[in-house]
Amino acid sequence: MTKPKQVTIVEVAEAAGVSIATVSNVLNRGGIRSSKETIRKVELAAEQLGYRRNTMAAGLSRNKTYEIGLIIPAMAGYYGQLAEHLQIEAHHAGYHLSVFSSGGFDPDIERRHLEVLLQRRVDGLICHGLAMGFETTRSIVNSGTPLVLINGWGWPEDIATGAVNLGFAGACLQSVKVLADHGCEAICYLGSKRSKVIDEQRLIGFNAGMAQFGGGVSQEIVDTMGLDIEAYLRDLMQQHAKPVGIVAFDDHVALRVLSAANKLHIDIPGRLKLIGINNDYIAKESYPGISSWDIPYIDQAQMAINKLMHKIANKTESGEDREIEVPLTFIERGTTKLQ
DNA sequence: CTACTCAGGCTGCTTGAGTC
DNA sequence: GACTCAAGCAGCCTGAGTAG
Repeated sequence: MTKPKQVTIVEVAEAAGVSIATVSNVLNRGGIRSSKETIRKVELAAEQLGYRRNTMAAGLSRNKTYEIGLIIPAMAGYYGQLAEHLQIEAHHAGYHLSVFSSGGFDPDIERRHLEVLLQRRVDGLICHGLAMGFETTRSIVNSGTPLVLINGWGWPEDIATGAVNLGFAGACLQSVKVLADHGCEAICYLGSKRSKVIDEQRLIGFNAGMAQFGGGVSQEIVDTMGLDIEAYLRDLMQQHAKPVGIVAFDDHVALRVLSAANKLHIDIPGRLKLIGINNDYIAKESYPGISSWDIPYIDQAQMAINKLMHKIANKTESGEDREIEVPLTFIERGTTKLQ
C-alpha cells in the first residue's frame, strides 16, 4: 500500500488562486502584508485541503531545522525531569527537542543516536556528560555543530567549552559546614564508586569542606557498595559519644542510613545527623524528613538552552566558554534539626 | 557489455528582487 | 501596497557520456 501524498503549498496556491510565494507569505511570514481577501482564501484553502507545512523542506530552504538533539544516559529520575524542563525551555526559544537515551551508557547506542541527530541536521546538541564518550563528543565539536554539555566535569578543555554543571561539590562542602556547625565530632561521607564522576565531585566538595570547617572533627570516607549499613552505624555510635554527621551520596543512600538508624533506635538528629542530595520525594516522605539539596532543574535547563542559543547564533560573550556551575538549594528537615 | 563519472532534475519551501 | 518570479537550499536519483 502506497503512502497517500501529502498536500503541498502548490496545491494550496492552486486552490486559492494565488502563487506559492503568496501562500508562504500568508502562512509563515507575518511581517509581509497581504490583502484580507487573499489571507482568507489562502487560509480557507489550507484548512479545506488539510495542508501541513513540511518542516524538512522548510529546513532545507532556511538551512535551519529548529530542532535540538538531547542525549541523556537514561529517561528515568533526574534525567527525565531535566529533559522535560529542557523541552519547555527549547519550546520557549522556538525550537523542538528530540530526546534520545544512550541506553544505560552503551557506546554503540550513543553513536547511533548521535548519527541520527546529525543526519537530521539538528541546529544544536545538548549532551549529558555521562552519556557521552570523549572521542564521540570531540567529533561533534569538530563537525561544527553547536554543543552544550550538561554535567561534564573534568572534560578536556577543547570539548567541554561552556558546560552547565550542577554544583554537587559546593553542596557537599556546605553539608560539612552544616554538620560542623551542629556540633558533630565526626563527619562521614557515604559514597558510591559506581557513579564515578559524580562521586568524585561530591568528594571534592567533602574534602574541601573538611579542610575549611572540619578543624578537630574526625572524618571518614566509605563506599556503600556491599556495605552493611546497620553494622557500620552500630560501630560508629560506639566510637563516638557526641553527634555524628553523615553526608550521603544521594537520598536513596540517605534513606538506607535512616532505616538502619531507626532499626537501631538511634536518636535522630540528637546522635546522628544526616544530609542527602537530590531532594527526592523519599526525602520529603520519610520520617523524619531527610535534609537534602534540591536540584534547580529550571535554572539548569534555562542556562543550557540560553548557552546553546548563543552558540547557534554564533554570538560570543566574554567568558562564554567557561563552565557554569548551577548551585543547589539546601532544604533542612528533621535529620539535622528538631522540627 | 560493464563500470564509472558527471550533469541535471527533482523534492517543498523560503525569500530578495521585481512587477503591476 | 499587494502580489509574483525565480534562485537557492541538500541530497538523492536518473540518464547520458566515456573508458576499458
